[in-house]
Amino acid sequence: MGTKPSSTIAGDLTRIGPQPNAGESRSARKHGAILEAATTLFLRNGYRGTSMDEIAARAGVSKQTVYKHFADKERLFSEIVTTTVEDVAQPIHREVLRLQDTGAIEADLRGLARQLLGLVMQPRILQLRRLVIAEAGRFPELGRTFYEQGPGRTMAALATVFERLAERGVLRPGDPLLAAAHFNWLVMSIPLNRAMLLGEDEPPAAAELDRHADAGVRAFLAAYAQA
Amino acid sequence: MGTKPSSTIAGDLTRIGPQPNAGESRSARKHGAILEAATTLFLRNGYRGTSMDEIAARAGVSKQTVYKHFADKERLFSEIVTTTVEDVAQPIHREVLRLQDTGAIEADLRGLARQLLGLVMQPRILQLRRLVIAEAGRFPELGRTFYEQGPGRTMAALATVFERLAERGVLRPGDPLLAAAHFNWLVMSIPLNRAMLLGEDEPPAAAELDRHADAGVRAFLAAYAQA
Amino acid sequence: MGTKPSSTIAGDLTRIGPQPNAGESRSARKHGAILEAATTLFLRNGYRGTSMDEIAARAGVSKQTVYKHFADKERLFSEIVTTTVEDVAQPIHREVLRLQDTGAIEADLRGLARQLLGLVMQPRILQLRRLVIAEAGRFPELGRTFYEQGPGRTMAALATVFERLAERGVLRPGDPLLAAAHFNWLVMSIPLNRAMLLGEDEPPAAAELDRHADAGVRAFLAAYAQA
Amino acid sequence: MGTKPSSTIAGDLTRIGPQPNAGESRSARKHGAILEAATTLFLRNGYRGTSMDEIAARAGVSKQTVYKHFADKERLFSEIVTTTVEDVAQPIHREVLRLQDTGAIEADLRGLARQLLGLVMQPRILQLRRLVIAEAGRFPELGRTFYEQGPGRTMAALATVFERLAERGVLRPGDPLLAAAHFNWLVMSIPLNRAMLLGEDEPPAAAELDRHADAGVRAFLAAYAQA
DNA sequence: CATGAATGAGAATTCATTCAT
DNA sequence: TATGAATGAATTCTCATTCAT
Repeated sequence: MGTKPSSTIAGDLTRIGPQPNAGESRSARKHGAILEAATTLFLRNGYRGTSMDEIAARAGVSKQTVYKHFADKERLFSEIVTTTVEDVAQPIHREVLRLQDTGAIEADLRGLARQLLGLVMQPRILQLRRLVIAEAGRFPELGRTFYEQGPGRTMAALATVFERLAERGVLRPGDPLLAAAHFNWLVMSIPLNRAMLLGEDEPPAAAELDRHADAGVRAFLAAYAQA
Repeated sequence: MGTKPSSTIAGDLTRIGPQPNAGESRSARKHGAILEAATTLFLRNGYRGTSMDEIAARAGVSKQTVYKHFADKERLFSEIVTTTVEDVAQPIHREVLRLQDTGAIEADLRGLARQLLGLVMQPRILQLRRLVIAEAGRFPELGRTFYEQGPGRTMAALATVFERLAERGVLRPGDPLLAAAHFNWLVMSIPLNRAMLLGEDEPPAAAELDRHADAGVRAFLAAYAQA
Repeated sequence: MGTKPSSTIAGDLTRIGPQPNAGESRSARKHGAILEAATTLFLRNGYRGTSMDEIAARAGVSKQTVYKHFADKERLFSEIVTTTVEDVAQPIHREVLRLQDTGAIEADLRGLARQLLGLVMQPRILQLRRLVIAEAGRFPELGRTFYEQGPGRTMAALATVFERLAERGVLRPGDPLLAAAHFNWLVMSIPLNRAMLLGEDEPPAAAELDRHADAGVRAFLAAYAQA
Repeated sequence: MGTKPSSTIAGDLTRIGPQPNAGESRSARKHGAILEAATTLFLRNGYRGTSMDEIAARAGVSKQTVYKHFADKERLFSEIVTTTVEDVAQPIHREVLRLQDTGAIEADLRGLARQLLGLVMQPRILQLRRLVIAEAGRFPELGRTFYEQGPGRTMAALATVFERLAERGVLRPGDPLLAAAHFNWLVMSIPLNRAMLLGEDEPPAAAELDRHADAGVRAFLAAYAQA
């Protein structure tokens, strides 16, 4: 946070090595390299399956440098998961917010469902979810963060939309948060649970995902649309 | 705590565990003790978080004895997860098979849903699911086993039931396996995903679970019941 | 030696298990089984590469039984090597003693050389030689035994023969022990050193061995035969 | 004994080993120390008789450092044996190449034989040969390397020389490689086999070795010299 | 600042040997 | 007498973290 010492101008000018981003100091670049290496490794091999040695090697820095930037492994892990959760949750949430009420409710929801499912089933997010579940015991706050930034936020935003739709008589009245949760899981549960349990990081083909999304939307509307 | 408390006669009579002179041989008793210790530890601390030393200590046997009963840690882990999956999947499947068509479809499904959710949200099953998800990369066959014995089997059995109900005009016609999946996840997803991500092994109160079950059933019937 | 307690007659009569050799007691049979198992394993995997567990398992007895018969691993090893050395040295020595002076010195020596080389290059003897060399540091007396019972005895016996031949004018006069050593190593060194260093326990084809034997004899006679 | 005796200036001046401030980097010095320690221990106690702990202790480095320089024990062993084989084979081969045809064939060969035997019977080479034979099963390529760099190369070089001598009529015509092998083993076999089997790393006195060499040369010339 | 080395512990696994039944 | 279990140490290798240069 405040620990990245901005390099002096002179320092920058005299450097010979690569200077990809003029604005980025040496230190910031290393910081980024460490984050990137650690993210890849943690996602792939889990917390205990990743060693600080590997991280340093993959980042191309010494172990000492890693420890300069991150107090210890737990902190590094926390920061990485938090950052990644925010990174990947962002586009998903944006998608929900883009939901337009064009009057064609089924088409609207189907478009949203397909987008959401496609995003949630990205390899990186699948790995992240698995990682968070695996370490939920050791790092409870990461699970909370994931939940709040992920499904929690999605469902809250959906609830707002559904509330409006209910007011307009498109959806039946009722608890909008419940409707949002049912929508969310009708769309996602089938492929998501398969992926989690079967250990497949490569998601199914888009066509198959679309079928799951469409079927979920159909069931949702049959249950929740105003007759 | 105390090492090998010599059991008094009274002690023997009140003991629930395996009896020294019952049909079980010494060896079988040790085998059981190891399994029990390992199960507890693996479920609590995960694969990498559990050491063979701990297992031996908790089982009250020497490390050698552990290795004489189980070739290596991987094999021990596999056996334990497989066994536990079968143990816990059994009652759940039995519950699905007990589903009676009394004519009161909503009451019937609600009863089933409450039972299923109550079972699935047991601490041991939550831990097991987390464990399997965490190790799905290293032990893919365990994930497959869990899936097939758990949600897979439940949904297949439900599908059979739903097919009959559709034939009788109680449910609308359509893909019965899809209906079964939607039923399953409508009932379970909300509390299950919270538990997985928030790391809570203690499930919510029964009343809350029942509400989730009921809400899931309601949505399911709204979507799938014959008008 | 004297430790094999001969089982009582009654004991033998009441036994149910297999009784291959009427004359052999249970104990003697187990003793033999242990020796056989240990011999195979030590020859194949060396002293440190063989565990008492393996030996017991392969002999089909408990470890305790192994320790009943042999005080410890070192003693077991010693006994086995000593026994095996005697076993395999016996036929070789017999062959040397059979050497007949038929008047056709070259044919006689060639026959002997082929026999000797064929025997010395047996897999079991190659393994034994390797084993003795490997453990010569830890078990010096085994090396001495091997040397004395093997090459030492062969050369001594040959020396006696050569002395007679020298007296008859067939061979040139000179140190008969030196001649014997030169004969021995001219015949054996080439394939033996290859086998030792290249780790091949399967000896070359008989034809190739015969060529080595013949070439050795030819050189020997060129050097040592009376003109 | 005392851990890290801080070297006084005087101490530094009298040291023979690698100097801190010489051209060698710290790392290279440690590398060398590890190699040296491991070589000594492997030669003395064999592969299985040497532990990585011992090596680290004797090298005065941490076990980690050993593992950073050499991936695992097998690799360390391999490298050491290969290096040592090359080191000790070098002077032997040079000796063969130095063989001059001064016209006095017996004196020439006798000089060579004495040199070769003296070199081959050095303690380090005896240990190395024993080690390679002992581990030929586990590390077949080391046996091959030893053979090719050692006896193989010596005999090949000798064969070339003998071929020339045969062309000049000094030796009888015939297979020069066979003659080379016979020369080699006539000179070496007697003391070498004794040393291997009797476990003596200290070679016999030079005078005795010379007698063996001379006797071998005499027999060789009697067999192979042109009449 | 950053690199190599050190530390000190802990992991899985194996072994020779000895009790206890 | 013989079996399964226990013991206690050793082995290879890895890890997170910290010095020293």
